[in-house]
Amino acid sequence: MPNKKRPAALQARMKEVALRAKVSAMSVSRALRSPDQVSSETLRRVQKAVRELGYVPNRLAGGLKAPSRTQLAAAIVPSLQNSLFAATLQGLTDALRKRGINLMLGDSGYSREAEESLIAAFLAHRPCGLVLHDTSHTPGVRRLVRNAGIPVVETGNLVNRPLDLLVSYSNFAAARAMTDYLVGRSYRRIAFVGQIASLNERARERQRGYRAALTAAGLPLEEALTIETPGSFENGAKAIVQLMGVRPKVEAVFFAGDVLAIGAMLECNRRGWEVPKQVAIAGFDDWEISRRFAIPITTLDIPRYQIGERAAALMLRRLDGERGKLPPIDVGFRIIERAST
Amino acid sequence: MPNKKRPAALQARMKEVALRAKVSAMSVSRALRSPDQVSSETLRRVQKAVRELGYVPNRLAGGLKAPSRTQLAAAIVPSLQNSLFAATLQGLTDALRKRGINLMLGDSGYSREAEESLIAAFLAHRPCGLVLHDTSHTPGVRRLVRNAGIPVVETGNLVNRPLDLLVSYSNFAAARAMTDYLVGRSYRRIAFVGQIASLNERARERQRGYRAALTAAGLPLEEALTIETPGSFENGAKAIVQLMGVRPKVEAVFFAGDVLAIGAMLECNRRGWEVPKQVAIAGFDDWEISRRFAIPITTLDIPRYQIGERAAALMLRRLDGERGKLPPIDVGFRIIERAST
DNA sequence: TCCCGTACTGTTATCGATAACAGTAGTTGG
DNA sequence: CCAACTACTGTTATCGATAACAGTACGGGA
Repeated sequence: MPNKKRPAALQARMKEVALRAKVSAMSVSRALRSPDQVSSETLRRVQKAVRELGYVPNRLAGGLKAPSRTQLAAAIVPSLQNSLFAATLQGLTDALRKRGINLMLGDSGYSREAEESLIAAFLAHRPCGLVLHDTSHTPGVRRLVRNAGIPVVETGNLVNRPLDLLVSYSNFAAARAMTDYLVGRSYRRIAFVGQIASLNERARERQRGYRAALTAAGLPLEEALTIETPGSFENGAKAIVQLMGVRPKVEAVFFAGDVLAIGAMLECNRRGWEVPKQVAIAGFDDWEISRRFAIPITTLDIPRYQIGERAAALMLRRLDGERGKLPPIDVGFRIIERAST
Repeated sequence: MPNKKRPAALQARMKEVALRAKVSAMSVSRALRSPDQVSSETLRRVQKAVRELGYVPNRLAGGLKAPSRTQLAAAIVPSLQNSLFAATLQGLTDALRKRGINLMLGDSGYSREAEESLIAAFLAHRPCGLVLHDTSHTPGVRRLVRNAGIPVVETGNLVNRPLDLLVSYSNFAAARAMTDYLVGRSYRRIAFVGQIASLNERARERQRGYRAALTAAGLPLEEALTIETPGSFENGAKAIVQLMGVRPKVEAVFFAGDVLAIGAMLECNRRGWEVPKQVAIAGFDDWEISRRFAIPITTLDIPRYQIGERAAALMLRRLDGERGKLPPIDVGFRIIERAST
């Protein structure tokens, strides 16, 4: 039995690095985590031994003793397949990796219950921080994150009472601003197509923003001009077809999501409906494709990548020992005016 | 000092659960992992105590003692923002979550060196499995995964000598099949637009497939008919413009990526070029939008979600104790013929 | 010369769960 | 009636890194 001591894994332990470098394990630990605390000679020998053995530290052991430094963060998005969340994740991982922190990822499928069970599963790995895109949670979630004692960043909406930290934009203000813009362009009969409000706080807020703008402009709210539908190209197409059938004519449609707006634009192209002459189309979230149509789509730019970056930054400030409530960050939004309105 | 013992974290330990349930910690451990090994009475009391304390197990401790059961897997994709990889990830997480395994995620940015350092960082958390989309690796990667002694699944291409497990489709065969299809449709001057071959094995294989098909059909390979460019709508647009300038006329263009094909289609719409009359367009990877154009795009369907699912399944078989080489899985592909060709 | 601070290194106990082992009842079969 | 066996439970040592503490050596100032 040549490999009696380690039958399966061949990974070197810190002790073996220490042996080879002719120092104690503690010096190896220090050399790796705070190189300025050891002599240059020790550092050199440790680095050499690490290289030669291909040593990969064991963060399970480290995190067990020093729970605040597992070098692991967790994030939950509503869906992995939505490129908007992907941009935020990219910002997150890029910023965290600079500090040697890796990311654990899950999707809630837009369900609060799934979010709770996922958080519980994640916390079992003792991450040193948690990022949640959703801002509406079960009571269990509040208890879990309170007990975990780690920084939590929410990113989906600028809410009033965040769990802890908050980096986002206001869905309400954004939708209101876009509707205001359409009103300013002299459209009067403005329809709204968004995701199902009862399932999603962001969808709710956007719809609220739309209504607030109409009311402020003294325009009537018409039941038939609001459509709720899951986001997809197909549903955007269906919505525009439905709205084109309404009389008196709808002048502009605000799609609270670019998938929907793009689906609608493709349908208009197919049917030969002229945009914006017959109907104006506005989107939400500047997908690259929106600007590449023959009639590019007016839309809202949300700095999704930046949300991830700043969420990471906020989390790191806490990990660096900053106590107390850090104020929410509003990353804002920007209307991008194009030919479709 | 009321919280002398646990200053920051409020998380209950297994010992406390044991105390409350009036059993030993070992019984708690057993009740949670293999409920059939304890009496129903013990099980009941443990579950009650767990619920009341909101106990979240510490997988760092568990994984330290039993390294093969960290309940953590790691995956690396070339880019988080590409919806193709997202579909595979979704398949992965869905399948792994059923077994209580969570996923750690990173992106290599299409760089082999980045992949290596990411793998090293991930292995520090002692995942029980690793999924890599890339199939071309640095020597360091080979050493790392060998030493880690965990199952590794590659998913990006059907290669000959995989590191370990393999679930994919053949980029070569797919590109060849699509080119064969175009030849079968009587197109003779067929151009190819793909990602930069020197940077990416998949791009290389697709280009090779294209060439093999032309050669087999007795058609000449023309330098001017192959364009290499990073994937984006804009580059697809540029490519089609460039190719439309070539004389004698290009009859069909095979875009080895739907982003490129869609960018080209949008450009054709904008310029009023008729597809497929003036030029036929074929894509690769069935993006939903491809089927929604006025002239829907012929493309290749790759079962991306299934790749993730089956990668998870393969990994789990290893974790369930299955030794030896498991054969590679070819998930295949399917040509979807639409109006653009 | 002695004291103390600085810079570095080593030793010990510990984080929390679990494998390995060691019981203890109760039961079955010869 | 007792050995052997099943079903369950508890005890101890351990996984690998690190915090806390305890040196050691050297140098500068009084």
